[in-house]
Amino acid sequence: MTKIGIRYTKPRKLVFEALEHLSKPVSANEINDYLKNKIDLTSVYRTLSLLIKSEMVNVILFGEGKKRYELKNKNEHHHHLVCEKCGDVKDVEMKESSLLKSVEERSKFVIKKHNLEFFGLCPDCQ
Amino acid sequence: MTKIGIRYTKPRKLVFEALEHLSKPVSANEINDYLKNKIDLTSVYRTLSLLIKSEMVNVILFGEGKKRYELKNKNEHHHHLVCEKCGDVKDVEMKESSLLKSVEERSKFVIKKHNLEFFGLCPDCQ
DNA sequence: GTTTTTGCAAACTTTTTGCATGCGG
DNA sequence: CCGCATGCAAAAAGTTTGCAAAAAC
Repeated sequence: MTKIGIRYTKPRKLVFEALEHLSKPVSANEINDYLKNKIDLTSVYRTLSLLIKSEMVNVILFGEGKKRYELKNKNEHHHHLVCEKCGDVKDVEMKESSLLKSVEERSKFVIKKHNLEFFGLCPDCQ
Repeated sequence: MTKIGIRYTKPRKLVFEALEHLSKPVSANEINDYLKNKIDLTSVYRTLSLLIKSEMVNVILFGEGKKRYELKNKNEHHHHLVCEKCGDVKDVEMKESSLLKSVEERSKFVIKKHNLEFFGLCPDCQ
């Protein structure tokens, strides 16, 4: 008889703390920079995929050729507005139910998820 | 005195034809598969970045860790609805001006562009 | 003590770059 | 011809995988 479980280890704790502290969509590398390479990048990736499977983390794409990760439980469902100059990221909330319903009706698809990110210039960079 | 020009060569013609024929967002590799490796992948990438600079091609992200490319001049501005099971891609058009205006007003950002892609199940795969 | 997890090395994928050769006008 | 473009090789950048050693419980 053996017990099966997911362990709460130091690397996992650190990745979670980094996501909490940085509090915006960050890449695996940025997590490791924040943690000053105390743990291996591999462990960052493995922890992230664990957190994604547990639905605690979202993957976000800004189109730089890498993935960004963000804790789910901040604000409810939201999107991002990225300043193309200074890189600042602002959360955007909006009511999308009518938009989604309209797309579903027109396409006959069942929509499971969507990506929506905005890019522009923040007040300071304009 | 030297003439400066962009040449209409065989690789460029082939990449353009592939984009036209495939007629949906495709990866660099898919272009090369379609062209049966008649040209080097490097040339595909170089031609794509030329077409992007000339604003003839858009980059689209489905979140697989690679970029997809699509000719611009099909329908006007549109987004995509991707079937997670069979991979079919459907174009989605919608009026977004009021949504963009609302985000601009609330955030004080100037919005330059945005990404919007939907994922779900097509009628056949439900 | 046994299973799960880690770190390290290596592989893999997508994309970019350097350079000698080749083609277009 | 002469410069721009191509192919090939190699390098980057991000991510994944295999495996022996270490940590968790």
